Amino acid sequence: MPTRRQPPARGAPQRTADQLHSAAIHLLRRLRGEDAAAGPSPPKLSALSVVVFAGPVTLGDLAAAEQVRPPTITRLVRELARDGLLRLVPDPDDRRIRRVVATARGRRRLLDGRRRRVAVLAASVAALSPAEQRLLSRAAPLIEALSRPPLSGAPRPS
Amino acid sequence: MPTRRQPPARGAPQRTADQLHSAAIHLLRRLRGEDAAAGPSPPKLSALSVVVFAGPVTLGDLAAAEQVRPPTITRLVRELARDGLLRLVPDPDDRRIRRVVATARGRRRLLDGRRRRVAVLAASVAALSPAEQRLLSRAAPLIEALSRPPLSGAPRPS
DNA sequence: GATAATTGTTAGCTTAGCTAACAAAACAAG
DNA sequence: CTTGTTTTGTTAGCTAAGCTAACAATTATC
Repeated sequence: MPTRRQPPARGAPQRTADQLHSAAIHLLRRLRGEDAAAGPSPPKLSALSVVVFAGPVTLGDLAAAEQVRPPTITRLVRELARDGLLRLVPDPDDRRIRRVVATARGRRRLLDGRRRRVAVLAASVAALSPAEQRLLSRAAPLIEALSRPPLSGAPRPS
Repeated sequence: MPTRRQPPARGAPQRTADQLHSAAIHLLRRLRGEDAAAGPSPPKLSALSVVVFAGPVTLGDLAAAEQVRPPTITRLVRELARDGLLRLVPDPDDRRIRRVVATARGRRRLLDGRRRRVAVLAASVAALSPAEQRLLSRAAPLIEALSRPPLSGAPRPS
């Protein structure tokens, strides 16, 4: 059954890639509209989540993790810090470096914001058949993996 | 991977939704970076694709299909028209309405731009195991469906 | 024919991304 | 120890894509 099937047809990867591309655009557009309740924007939530879950990170690590350029991360972090969601602590050994840590409020806000933002999506997922739900839950990590090809490993705050 | 014939756990939809959300953000960030070759931007490609595949559409239809506000579509269309990728034709029966049609060049550009943009993603897909490729190709339409919940309007081949 | 609804556009704001140019600190020679 | 190089981040200034509010033009309705 599962592996009884044929290998994917020639050109199938292109079609799949194209579908994933469109689907991602539309998915985010939908979610963007949904959280009118105005928590942090998606890029900010994403950065915040790295800080919350990956402990103190340098700005460079964060930029790499978020796949954006340094000036972008500088701005995102400045605004998140202004809102009291994270703090910048100087590194005692290297004074060029600023490490980013989440505040308690930042942690709370992350979880709240995420839940709010994905609530409507989660509801749609829950409306699918169990088989479809399983399919998606297995596909999601694959898609995540597709989006980081040459990316180094875990951030190493040493 | 043992595929359990079980209903999804409570809370699983939230987790899946969250993973899809992150994955979509990261996927688009990657693709955005990749097409330095500067065809139309993703929003423009997306709009162009509606026009190419859904024939002449009004600006309002297009805004609805793209899930953006009228002023946004006005700008996107103006710029695409400036670049000769589509044309605005007046409606003979209702002079408020402007219909949008793709030019031959627009059609060509859509296909080229898309192919270029998703090439790197397609390569990553092709590097997966056949089973994983099948999984993704089945998941993609599901994700697309998730992003248009109450929408029954024009079908959007893409 | 006056008024209401529909369809787009204009003006002006915000956010998120970028590059180029810079500043400061650390490192490496000499 | 001073000088040049590399690393780390910031500042300045640009572009794209989204939004709301206000408006214009046309059509529909009473």
